[in-house]
Amino acid sequence: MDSPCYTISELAKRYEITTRTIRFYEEKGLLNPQRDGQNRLYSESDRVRLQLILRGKRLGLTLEESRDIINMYMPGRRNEAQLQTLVSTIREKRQQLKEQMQDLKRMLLDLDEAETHCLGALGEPGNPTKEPTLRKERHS
Amino acid sequence: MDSPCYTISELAKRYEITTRTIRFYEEKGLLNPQRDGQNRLYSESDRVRLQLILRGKRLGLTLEESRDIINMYMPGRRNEAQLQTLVSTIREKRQQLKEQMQDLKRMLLDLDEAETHCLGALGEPGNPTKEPTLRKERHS
DNA sequence: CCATTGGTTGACGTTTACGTCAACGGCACC
DNA sequence: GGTGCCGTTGACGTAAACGTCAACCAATGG
Repeated sequence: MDSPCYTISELAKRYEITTRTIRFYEEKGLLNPQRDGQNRLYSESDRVRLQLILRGKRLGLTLEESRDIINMYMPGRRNEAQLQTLVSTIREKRQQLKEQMQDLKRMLLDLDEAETHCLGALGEPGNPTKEPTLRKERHS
Repeated sequence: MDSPCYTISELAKRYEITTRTIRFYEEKGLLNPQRDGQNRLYSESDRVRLQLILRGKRLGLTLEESRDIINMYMPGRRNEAQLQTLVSTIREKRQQLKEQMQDLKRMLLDLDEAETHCLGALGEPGNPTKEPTLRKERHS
């Protein structure tokens, strides 16, 4: 297997983060690259982990949550009991994500509504701005 | 119009946050309820604003971003230029949210994969755990 | 009357996720 | 052999989003 390796600054440039950030992730146990003497060497797998961390961040996860999820992706050797609890953790997380998806869809709808509202106000410049018309949402 | 009013602790209980949090949001300019003497009185509109803030939080927005989006929902009186920039801000935000939706879908797929992987390992207990099989993702 | 309950302001503490800066090590190359 | 350049550790700083605590006010009930 040819496993390409990256330096810390290559990854930093690629993902537009600082080397400090990458070291910080390691400090927090989200990465642990090999060493070439003093220097860190990142494998393809490390790179993907980093990518997953960043995706988690974009979704508003904390680093700890990302670490947990990543450990779901990469189970390694586990016994049956561990796998059972892992599966239920995964299902829980999926439920959370689906709720988040609902939030997202609602917000997109709200933005659509806001846009048409604006465009309407642009089209009919003499009109009184209608009441904000906030849709009533049930409390989840 | 009957506009129901809420006390701070009613809202706090309803949304499972502390009163401190609600006052903090006001401090940051996301809410400004009426006063009955010293005491704050929250209208239905305030309640909805609060709900939007919390939804934003679930989606990983900062309070400032939430404030901006809420101000999109509630335009009030604006001139044409303001409306124009508002519309483009809305479209930008929608684009971001759609990207976030993609992230979410990918993460859900990854979880599916992780689950079947676990279930597979449970079904065939003697098998060597296959390589993590991380899907290659293009860097967005 | 006095305690309890619910509200207020203000000051300070805390956690997360980094940024900044200093001091150092190794190498390439001119 | 100095001078960049890339890397390292370590200490300290910081912004956001609250939590905690103290001291106070106001109505209410026994």
